[in-house]
Amino acid sequence: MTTVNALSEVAALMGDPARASMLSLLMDGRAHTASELALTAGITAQTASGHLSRMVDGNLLAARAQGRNRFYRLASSDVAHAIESLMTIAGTRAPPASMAAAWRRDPDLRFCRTCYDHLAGQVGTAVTDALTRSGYIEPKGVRDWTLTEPGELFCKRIGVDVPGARRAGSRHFARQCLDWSERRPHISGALGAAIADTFFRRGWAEKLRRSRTVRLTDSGRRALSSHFGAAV
Amino acid sequence: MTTVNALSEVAALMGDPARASMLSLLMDGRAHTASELALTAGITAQTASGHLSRMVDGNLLAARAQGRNRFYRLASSDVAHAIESLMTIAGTRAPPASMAAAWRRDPDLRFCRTCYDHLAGQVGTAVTDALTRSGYIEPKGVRDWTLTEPGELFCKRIGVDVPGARRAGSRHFARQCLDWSERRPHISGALGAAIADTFFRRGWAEKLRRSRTVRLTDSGRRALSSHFGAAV
DNA sequence: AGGATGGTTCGATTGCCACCGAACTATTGA
DNA sequence: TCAATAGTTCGGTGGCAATCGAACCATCCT
Repeated sequence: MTTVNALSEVAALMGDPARASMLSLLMDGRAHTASELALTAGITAQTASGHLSRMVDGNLLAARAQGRNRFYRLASSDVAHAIESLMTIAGTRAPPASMAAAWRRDPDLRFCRTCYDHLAGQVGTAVTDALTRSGYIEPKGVRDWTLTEPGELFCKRIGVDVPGARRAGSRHFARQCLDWSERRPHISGALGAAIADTFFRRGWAEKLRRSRTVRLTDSGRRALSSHFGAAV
Repeated sequence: MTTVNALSEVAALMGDPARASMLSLLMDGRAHTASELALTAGITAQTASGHLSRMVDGNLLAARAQGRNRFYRLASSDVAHAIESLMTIAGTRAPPASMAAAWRRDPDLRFCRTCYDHLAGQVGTAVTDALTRSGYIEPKGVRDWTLTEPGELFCKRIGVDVPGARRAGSRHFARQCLDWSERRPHISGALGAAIADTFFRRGWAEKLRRSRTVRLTDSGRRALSSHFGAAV
């Protein structure tokens, strides 16, 4: 019976019109602020706040404070999957997700850049998504990642210096860093830096002078496809 | 807005404890009478009747009158899929300890069960993994499989009615269905049902009465090993 | 510092809906 | 024909939860 209650609780969380429209917006895979979500749901900020904290409690959403904003995103791809399957029987198709078109302006910096010493932008999040999807890294707590056993092997295979990253003093090993253009987390910390280093060392990417912009080379594009199963 | 409302309406239908337990019972893929459903939900017949007609209106259930009984079943495999995916995130909510306890309580269910009309659990994912590993099926898009040429031959060899599955009206041919206990995809859709049917027809597996649990027979275990190269 | 912005908490109101008792229809069986 | 069983419809009740105004906290900006 516990499982039944859990089922109805999750479904009930999605069963309120205001919460459903928030979830719909979040189906673009990005993180959105509380006020943004309140606006699209057509409710006041107070009400939205209540809904959001309930959905965080229910493990539907994950929240992250950044400055005075608070960003909410879907807690996992499982949640997205469930919403999609509900939309299927509701007779509506998943949103076209052509948000990408809006970001076409100013492509270079959004496409790939360094964030301190690790990769950010579309490439950074694509790499992170790929690692997550393959089960190489898993979210740990609110702002860290765990490198799994298969992930360790994968890193060794492509030449990421994991032992070196572990040795990096008191520095955090693998952190979730919110990407400001993609509004989703990418991997940072010592491991993120080691991954970026691999990209530069193997000629997959090169830093442009006097800029945070990073150019993905042709071999980098191939490596993304073959090693990460990601297309950008 | 329509699309959001539709989403919340469907979710709200599943979001009531009484309706959720009815849906859970119906996940065995069979039809049940109104009083049977009322009993498992722990409510009176009148209340159940209201719930049931609402779910029929909402295209979650289909009803068929037979004598003075009225049988209800899930309206489509899409509904079953949506429920499964909700169970997936509902399962992650529970801490690992209680999850393990639930599995300990019913290890058979985790081992092999029907998900609407196809195989799920360890056996379901093992079969799917084996088909993938042998190149008999390949992921197509995010939620479908392609049956390859060798796969077609293999199905013919072991007696899976592929032409029949292809003929199955507007039903999806081969879908990726996320397994809530294994947290990996297994094969569903018309082809998944045809494969399950083969298991039952050839005596490799048998349904346990009044339950979604499926027992793998000895010959089924041998078949898994010889035909699929899988051990469970 | 102090104002502006983003977000949350609290309390009170309101409307919806799950529930049951009672009465009703339909089918079966004697 | 009558009695029993399965199911539905109707009306009234009760509880829960979505909502907003108001006050409050945190952060940013000048």
